Amino acid sequence: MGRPAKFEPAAAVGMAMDVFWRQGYGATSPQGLADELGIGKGSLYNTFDSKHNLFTQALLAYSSLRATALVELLDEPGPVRSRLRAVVEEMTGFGDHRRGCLVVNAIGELAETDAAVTEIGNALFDRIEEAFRATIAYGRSTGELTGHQPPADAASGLLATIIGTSVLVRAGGTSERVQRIVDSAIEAL
Amino acid sequence: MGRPAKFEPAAAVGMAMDVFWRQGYGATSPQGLADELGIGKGSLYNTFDSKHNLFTQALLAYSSLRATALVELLDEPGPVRSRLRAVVEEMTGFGDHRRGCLVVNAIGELAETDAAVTEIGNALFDRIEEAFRATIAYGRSTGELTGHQPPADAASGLLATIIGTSVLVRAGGTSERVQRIVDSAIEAL
DNA sequence: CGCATATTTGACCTGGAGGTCAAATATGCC
DNA sequence: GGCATATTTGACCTCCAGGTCAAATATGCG
Repeated sequence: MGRPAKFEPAAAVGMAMDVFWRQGYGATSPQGLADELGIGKGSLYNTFDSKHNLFTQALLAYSSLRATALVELLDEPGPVRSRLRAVVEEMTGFGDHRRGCLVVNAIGELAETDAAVTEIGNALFDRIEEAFRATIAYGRSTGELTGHQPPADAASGLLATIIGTSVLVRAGGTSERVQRIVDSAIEAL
Repeated sequence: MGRPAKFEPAAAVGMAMDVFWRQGYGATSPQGLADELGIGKGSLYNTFDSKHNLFTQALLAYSSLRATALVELLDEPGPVRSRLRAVVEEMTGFGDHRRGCLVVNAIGELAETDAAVTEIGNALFDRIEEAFRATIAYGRSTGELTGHQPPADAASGLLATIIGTSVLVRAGGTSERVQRIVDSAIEAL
């Protein structure tokens, strides 16, 4: 009973994610979000209590998407280097959008004053780093990877690399540069 | 003649730089800036026509500082690896503040909608990358650096690494992780 | 001292941010 | 149909952002 809901909260979070991704937090207004979703501003506030809460949920949804994609790519068959290359290229956000990484953008804008952002960010970073470490260690064990650094070091390096690359992509960096970075990072393993 | 000015514009830009660095662009208000500078809001607008223009000047001043520090560290005597390590540690913003890099933060927040930001950012990135490339090439020529990748690739990789590290630092990443990244990056050369 | 000039200042303005809420609307059920 | 319930909605509220400006203030100079 009751009036049927007009929008699915999960879908709304997805759309909000997109808008925050493009415009950043400060430059995104509740009215704008409501318009983009085709609903009244009141409905937004009934479901998500505040702009900040919606943002947090968008960040979490984003983290989840990224982490899932990461695991999927690393579980694919094939040489370890190819898999890692695929991950680096995917995580870098170089595909279509060129918006970089939402979490990285949020840290740049808000980390100093928003604990939720740093928490979500660090959780995502930890997951990525650990997945890298495990895959690199595996590659070493099979002899596919011949580098000399500890896998944990290489994994941290790879993490920094994809974060940096996502920033460069967002700044409109050339694909040549991005390619050089990816080559350099994968080769070093 | 005329009433004596109460504040030096260059000093004001410096202070503004600091505030933007901490809070980001959107979260910083003209009133707040004026308060922090101990002057009236009107004075601010007499000197800098808009918040955005002041921000742009702050970004330029910041870029200049960073580029200068970079060159200084690379001109120091000593082994190439040490010099590069010093640069990576310095540029990473890991020293005292832990605010990351102002330019990187600005890109995260505004790149999609603010052309001035991407321009300034890319100019800084180009300078850093080129300085890295030249130094790496030199290190190769003297035999100090034994890596196999083209210097341009390694330089791009190092650029991505310091950007990524600045983000991790801003997010409050552990110094252990930062150390792993630096070790990994320098070793790979 | 009185004037011209340069700078400062806070009151003032408009627009929109972020958020609230009472009324309107669309169901299921009796 | 009439009721209870769930959801929607835009008008409404307060506050402050970003910016403007006329008046006030502090100098050098004749």
